[in-house]
Amino acid sequence: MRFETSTIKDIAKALGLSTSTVSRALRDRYEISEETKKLVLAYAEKVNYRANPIARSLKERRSYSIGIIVSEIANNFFSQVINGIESIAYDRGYHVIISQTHESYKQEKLNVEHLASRSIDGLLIALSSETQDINYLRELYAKGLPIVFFDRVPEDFATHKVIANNFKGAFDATEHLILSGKRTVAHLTNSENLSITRERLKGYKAALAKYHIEFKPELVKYCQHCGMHSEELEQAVKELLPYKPDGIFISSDRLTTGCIMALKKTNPEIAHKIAIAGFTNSNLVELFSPSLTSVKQPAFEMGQVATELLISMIEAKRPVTEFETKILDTELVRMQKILGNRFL
Amino acid sequence: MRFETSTIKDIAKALGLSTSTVSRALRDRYEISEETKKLVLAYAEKVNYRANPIARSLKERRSYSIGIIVSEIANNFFSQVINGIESIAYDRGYHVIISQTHESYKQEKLNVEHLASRSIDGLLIALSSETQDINYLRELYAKGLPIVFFDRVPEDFATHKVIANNFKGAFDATEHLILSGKRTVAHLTNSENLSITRERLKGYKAALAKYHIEFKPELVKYCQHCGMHSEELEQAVKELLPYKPDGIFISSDRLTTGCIMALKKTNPEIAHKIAIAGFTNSNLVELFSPSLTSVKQPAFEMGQVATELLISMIEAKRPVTEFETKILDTELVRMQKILGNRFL
DNA sequence: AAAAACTGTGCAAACGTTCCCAAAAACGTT
DNA sequence: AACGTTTTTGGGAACGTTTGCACAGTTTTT
Repeated sequence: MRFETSTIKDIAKALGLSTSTVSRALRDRYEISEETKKLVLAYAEKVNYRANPIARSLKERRSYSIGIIVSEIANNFFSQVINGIESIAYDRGYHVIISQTHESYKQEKLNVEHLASRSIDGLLIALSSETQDINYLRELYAKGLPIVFFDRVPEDFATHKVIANNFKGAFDATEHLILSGKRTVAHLTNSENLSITRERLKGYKAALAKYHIEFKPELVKYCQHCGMHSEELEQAVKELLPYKPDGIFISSDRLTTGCIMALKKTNPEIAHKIAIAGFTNSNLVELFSPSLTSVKQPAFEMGQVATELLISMIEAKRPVTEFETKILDTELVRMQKILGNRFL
Repeated sequence: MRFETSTIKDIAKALGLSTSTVSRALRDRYEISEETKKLVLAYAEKVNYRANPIARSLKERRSYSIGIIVSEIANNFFSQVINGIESIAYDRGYHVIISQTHESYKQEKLNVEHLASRSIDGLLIALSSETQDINYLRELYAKGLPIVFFDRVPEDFATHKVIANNFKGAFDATEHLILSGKRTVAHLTNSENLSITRERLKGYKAALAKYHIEFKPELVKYCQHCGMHSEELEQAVKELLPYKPDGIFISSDRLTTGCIMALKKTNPEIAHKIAIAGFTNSNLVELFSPSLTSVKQPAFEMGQVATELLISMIEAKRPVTEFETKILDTELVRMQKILGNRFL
C-alpha cells in the first residue's frame, strides 16, 4: 500500500523538457527563461507537485531536521521550550524530532545516537540529571554535528548555550522568602551534576548572605532523580522537617510540585505553614494549595534563541569558532499576586 | 560543515567485495556465505558503520516515520498519549514527528500536509476542535496514507479508531456528583464538532435520567475553543452561575483547570461550594483547590493501541478493509481519595 | 563579418541504498 | 573428464533529486 505523487521526471516528460530544467524552474535558481519557469510552475501547481524531501536530503546530504532531547515533554517548562523551538524551526524549513530521556543517561545516549543515525542536521539538548560523561556528544560534535545546549548545560564544551539567569532567579526567590519573614529557609534541589543546580545554589547562598543569615548545609537536600522517584523526594522532605524550616526554596518544576504533594501526604498539618518559592512553569500554579511563589523561566524564548543559534551553525559556510552563552531573565511571580490565596 | 560516516561502498572497497554483497551481509537476507557475512559484519562494527536511513528510505519508498497531530503537547492527556505512541513506535523501528494544532483547523491542515510532504508512512491524529471538513484527510487516505484516529474521531471515516469510553466516563462522573447530593449538575464542554463532546453529553444525560433528574439545556455550555480562550470560558462559567449549580461535570482537561481558575477569579466566594468532576489527566490534581473528582483516560495505553493499529496498516501486504474502533475504559478518581482535601 | 560573451537548455553523474539478473565458483554425479 | 546443479558473488539499474559541464543559439563587441 503505497502512496504516490508526481515527480520531476513526470513533469519533464509531460512538458517535453529535461529534468534539470524542471528542477531549476522549481528551485528558482540559475539562469532560466521566465517563460519556461512559468510553464513549469503552472503545471507543477496543476498536478500538485511536492518535491520528495528524501531525495533532496540524499542529494544535499542534509535532512532539514533538528533533534531535541529533553527529560520529559509532560513538563511545562520543556513543552514551552519545544513550542519556541518549533516556532522558529518551521519558519526556516526544518522539522523537529523530539526524544525524552526520563532523566536516564543510558536513554539519553541511546536517543542521541538514534537521532544522529537518522541524520539530523543539528541537536538541541538539555542534559539528563544522570549525565556526567558527555564524551559521546564530543565525538558527534567533532564529526561535525552542530549542538546547542539549553537549560542544563555542561561547563566545558565549546558551543552555543542558552540558559536562564539561574543565579538571579534563585536569589530573588530566596530573598522573597526572607523578606516575607522567613528565617529558616531550606533548599530542595536537583542532582549536583546539573549546571542549574550549582547556579541556583549560588543564588540561594547569596540571598542568605545579603541578609546575614548563616548558610547551613543540612538545609540543602539534593534529589538525584529530579523528583522522578517520589520516594526519594519524600525522603528528602522528611529529612528537612526536623530543622523546622519556615520556607523552602525549590529548584525545579517537578520538585516544586512533588514537594507540595509530599508535604500534603506526609505532614498535612504543617504543609500550609511552610512558605514555598520554587522554579516552575506550570500554568496551573494558581490552583495549588498550599500556594506558592514561582520563578518562571522564559521557556518559549529559550527555545527560540537556541534554535536560531543552532540554525546559524548548521547553515554556516565555515566552522563556527566563536560561541555565545545567552542568559535570559527569569520572572518572580509572587504569591500575593496569584489569585485564590484567600482560600488559605 | 558536514558530518561524515562510512558507507557500504567504503566497506566494499576496503574488503574487495561488491556493494551488493556487503548489503546482503548487513541485511542478513538472501544467500550469502557465513564467512563473508562474518567478515563484513566485523569490519562494519570496526568502522562503526550506520546505514544511511535516507538512502534506504528513498530506495524503499518509505520513511519509517509516523506523524502525530494533537492540539497541544502541554496537555497531560496528550503528552501521555505521545509517550504511549513512542513506546511502541521506537520498538518497531519508527520515529515520530509531533505537530500541534492549537485547536486551529487551518494549522491542522497545514501540519498534516507538511507531514505528508515529508513522506511519513502513517498518521495518528486527534482532530482540532475547529475541524469540520476532513476532506483533505480523505484525499490523503485515498492516495494511500494510512491514518488512525484517536480521542477525537470523525464518525464517517472508515479506518481504525481508538477512543476512551466517553459515555461511561461521563456517566460515572455525573453519577458521582448526584450521589454526593448534588441536584443541579451543570455540564461544561467542548465544541460540538467533537465526537468526545457528543459522547460525553450522552453519558451526562443518561446519569441524570437514571436518577430522574430533568435535563435542562441551559445547564450545558459549549466552549468552541476548548478553553484555549480564557474569555470564552469565563463567559460560559458566568452564564452558568445564575442557575446556581451545586455541581459541574466538565468534559475536558483544559476546561477543567480553566473552569476552576475562572471560578476563583470571578466568584471566589462560591468557588469552593461547587463540586466539580471533570475529565483530566493532570497529575497535579491532588494540589488543586478547590479539589475535584477526575475522570482519567488511559492515555498511555491509547497511544500504544493506536500505534499498533497504524503499524499494522503500514505493514499490511494488501489494503486493509476491516476496521476496528477500540474503546478503552476510563477511571474515576474520587475527591475523597485525593490527598489534601482536609485543607478545604 | 568574425570573434567574444551571454543565455537557456540538456546530458549525465552523484547521493547511499536495495535487489534483479547473470556470471562465476564450488560441488556432485555419471 | 564432462556435465548439471547449487551456492555465492558482482554488475548495474533504480529510487528522485541537484548541479557541473557542454553545447547550441542569440546578442554584443571589435
